[in-house]
Amino acid sequence: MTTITARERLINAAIEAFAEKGFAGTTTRDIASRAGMSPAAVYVHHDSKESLLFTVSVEGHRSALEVITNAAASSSEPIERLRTMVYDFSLWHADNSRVGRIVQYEYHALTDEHRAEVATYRRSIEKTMQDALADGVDQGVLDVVDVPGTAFSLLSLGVDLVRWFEPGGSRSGHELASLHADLAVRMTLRT
Amino acid sequence: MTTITARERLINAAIEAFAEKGFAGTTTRDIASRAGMSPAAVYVHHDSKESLLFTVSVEGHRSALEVITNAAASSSEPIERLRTMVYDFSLWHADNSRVGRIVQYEYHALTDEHRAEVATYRRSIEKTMQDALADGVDQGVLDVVDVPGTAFSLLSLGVDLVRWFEPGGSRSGHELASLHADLAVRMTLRT
DNA sequence: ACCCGCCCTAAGCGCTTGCTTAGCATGCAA
DNA sequence: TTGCATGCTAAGCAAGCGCTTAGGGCGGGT
Repeated sequence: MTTITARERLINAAIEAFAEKGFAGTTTRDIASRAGMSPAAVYVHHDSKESLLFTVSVEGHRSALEVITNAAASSSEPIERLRTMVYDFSLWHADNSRVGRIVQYEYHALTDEHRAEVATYRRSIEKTMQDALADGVDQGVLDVVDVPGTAFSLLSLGVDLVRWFEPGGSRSGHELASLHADLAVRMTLRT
Repeated sequence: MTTITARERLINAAIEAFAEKGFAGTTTRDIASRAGMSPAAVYVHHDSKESLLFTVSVEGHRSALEVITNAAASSSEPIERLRTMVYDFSLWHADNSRVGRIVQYEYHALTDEHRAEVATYRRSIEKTMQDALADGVDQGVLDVVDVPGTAFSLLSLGVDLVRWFEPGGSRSGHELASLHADLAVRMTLRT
C-alpha cells in the first residue's frame, strides 16, 4: 500500500492549478485548498511557490528525458528507432499533458538558477534526437538535410500536444503518437 | 505621416508585456509605464485589462487567418500551394512571435464570450489547411491518410515557433519556414 | 499522568492588484 | 473672454497577494 504524503498531495494540487491557470495566475491559497489544507500548510512542506514549480518542472523534464533515452536505446535500426522515439515522446506529452504544459509554458517563470538547471535536460533531449537522425544518415537509411532543424520539428509535434490535448477527447494519445511516428518516417526516409 | 494614437501605444505596450510575462503576470501599471503614461490612462482608452487582451488576440487571429487564406488562393497546384501555405504560416509566427505567443498561450485567459468569438478564426485556419490537403488527394498528387491530423501537425510546426523563436537568433524566420515547407511536402507527397 | 515532537491552522503583516474618482491643463469655437 | 470638450493624472479604495508568526491538537514513549 502506497501512502501519499502531505508533501505529495501539495505537489499534485500544484500540478492541477499551474496547468489550469498558469504559475502567475495560481495563488498559494488555491493550491492549499485543492490539497484540502490551510494556506499556511504549503509552507510547512515547501519553501515557496516557485520551489513547487521547480519540483514539478525538474521531475517532468527528467521523466521526458528518460522516455526518449530509453526509446533511443531500444533499437539500432534507424527507422524503427525513430518511430519509437517519436511515438513515445508524443505519447508522453499526451499522457502527461498537464505536467507537460507546466514544463513547456512555465519555463520562464523559474528563477535564473533553476531555469539553467532545467535547461540541461532540454539540451539532452534535443541531442538524443539529433544523434538518432545523424546515425540514420550515416547508415544510409535516412536522408536529412538539416539535422538540428528536423530534430526540433519532430519534437515540436509532441510538445505542441500539450497546448490543446485533453484526455477523453476525440483522439487518443496512441492515435496521435502513431500519426506523428508515421509522419516522422516520411519526413526523413531516403527514397 | 502616420500618427500613433495613445490607444495604439497602449496596445503595443500590452503586446510587449503579455508576451514577456503572460496575461496574469502583467500589471496594468506595467502596461501604462511601457506606454509612458500613468496607470489611470489605460482606462481612458480601454475598458479593462482583459479587453486589451481581446483586442490583441482578435487582430492576431485575423492576421494569421488572412495569411493562410491568401496562401491557399495563390495556386491550385497542390504541392506549390501546400508549400506556400506552410511557408507563410510559419513565417508569420516567426515574424510575429510576440503576438503569436499571446494568441496561442493566453487563449484561456479570455472571457468565455471572447474565447468563443476567437475560436471561429481558429476553426477557419484548420479548415483551410484541411481543404488544401483534401484537394491535393483528390487531384491524385498527395497521399494523406489522416487529413485532419496531418493538417493539425503542419500547423503545429508554425505554432510551436512562438514558444522559443526570438528575432536575431541563430536561424532566420525564412530558414525555418523553408525547412517546414520542405518537411510538409515530404510528409504528404504521393510516391 | 506527563511531556515531547510532529503537523497543521488562525490570524494577520506589508504590499500589490485592477480599477475609480475627482480634477487639472490644453486647444478650439464663439 | 468665456465655455466646453478632450486627454490626461494624483490619489486612493477594496480586495487579494505571498509568506510569517504563534500556538493548538494529538499520538507515542516513559
